[in-house]
Amino acid sequence: MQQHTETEENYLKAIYHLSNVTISSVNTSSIATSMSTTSASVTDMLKKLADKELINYEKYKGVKITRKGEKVALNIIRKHRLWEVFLTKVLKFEWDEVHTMAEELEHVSSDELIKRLEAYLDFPKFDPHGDPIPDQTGKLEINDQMSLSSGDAGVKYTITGVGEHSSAFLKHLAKYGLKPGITVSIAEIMEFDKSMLVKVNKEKFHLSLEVSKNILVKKYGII
Amino acid sequence: MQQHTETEENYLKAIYHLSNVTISSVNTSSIATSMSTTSASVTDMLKKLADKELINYEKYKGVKITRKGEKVALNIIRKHRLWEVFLTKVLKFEWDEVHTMAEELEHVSSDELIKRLEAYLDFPKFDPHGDPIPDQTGKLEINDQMSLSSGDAGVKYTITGVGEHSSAFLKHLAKYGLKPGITVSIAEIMEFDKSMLVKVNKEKFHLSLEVSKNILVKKYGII
DNA sequence: TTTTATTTTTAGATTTGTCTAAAATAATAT
DNA sequence: ATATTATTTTAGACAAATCTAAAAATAAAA
Repeated sequence: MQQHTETEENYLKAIYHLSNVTISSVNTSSIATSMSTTSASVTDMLKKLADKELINYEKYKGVKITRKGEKVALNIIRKHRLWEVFLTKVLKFEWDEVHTMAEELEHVSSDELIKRLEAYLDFPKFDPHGDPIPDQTGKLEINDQMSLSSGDAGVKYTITGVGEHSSAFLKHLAKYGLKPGITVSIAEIMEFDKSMLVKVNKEKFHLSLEVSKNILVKKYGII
Repeated sequence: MQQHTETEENYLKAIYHLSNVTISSVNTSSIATSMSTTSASVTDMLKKLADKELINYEKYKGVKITRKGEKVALNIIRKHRLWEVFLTKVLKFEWDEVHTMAEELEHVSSDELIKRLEAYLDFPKFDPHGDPIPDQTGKLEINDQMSLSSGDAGVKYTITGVGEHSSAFLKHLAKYGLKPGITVSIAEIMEFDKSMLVKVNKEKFHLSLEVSKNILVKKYGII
């Protein structure tokens, strides 16, 4: 069933993620950056993935993921996110600690294992970072969230996710106790730099635009 | 901490297991057989493991695992067996289904993950096949069990483990409902071929010597 | 529309783990 | 004790994934 190497799976995952950020096709160098490797290595791999019909690849023209490739990518993402839920909910890891472990666990091949894990976790729809978990067929619920940076002063919001997944960013949020599920209200928005003062459980602190941009929320009460 | 490849880990595990069966040093061809590969490949790997001081290797003289190599092997075995407990106890897999999945899971590197898993499972001392689970330092409880084949007619025994782990053998036992925890009494031992008639919950059936040899038991009541 | 700069691809090496076939060593049998 | 057989190691090759450096193609600027 899963006739792909771990490396191929990782490339597909990266291409899938980049496809959701890029308008047209994904270019070689952006894949190289996101995989921390060289463009030459990426080109080699693109040929291999194209041979397997997981991507459409035209020399010098970049890459588009195929339906088939997308299904493979979504299955890896499904595993990754379910393992993240397991690690936080069952083994009580913090949400900013689980990514690396899930990167290894996502390549464990058994689909039956992941089906049972999903049932054991009671069919969660989102991972600890608020990202949706694809079902077996690759379908995923879209969480219609907005960026905290586009919120209004005086309004209460519930954090539903993050727009950036780097360990540095997550640990920064963790320091303030900010994570999905937490309620924040915007106390004041500074005109000159769009930074904001927010209130969380009586505590107030300052968030730069860079940070508030990457905090995803819904209006409080609307779930 | 774990600077070894998955392949190196698998070789070490195989060598460790063979060391427990062999009197003196482990020879190349037995490793090749147990790894389903060629002697040439084994020789190549032995050099690499010797360079890392995980084994003592003398050309043409076979191999002895070092203290350091044993620690690595025991850590893999620890992970393997804890994951097997997780798969059976938590995800409700049958004891004869979990080996292959555990072979993948055992290479997930995080020691913290396995520590938490162990605690979550309430520090099990044996895996679903009755094999002891090493602790963090590599120590393991020895289960002083005997082979059912050396049992006496008219006596009741509790199954504690198996002496052979092939899927074929485990599925054969599963068919009769035989697995660790089950109580069997020996109804009769046939003189001519040492086969035996056993009783399990009112049902009687016949076990060949080949099978009874590989069923490990304790006298009923003695745990 | 040339020239320049950037991006992408090729060419050729390297590393890991594997293989087959041949050579070297050890074990066994006469 | 020597010949035969079996085991183990070497030699040389290959596939996967990577790299650096150079060539080719595309995009941007003059």
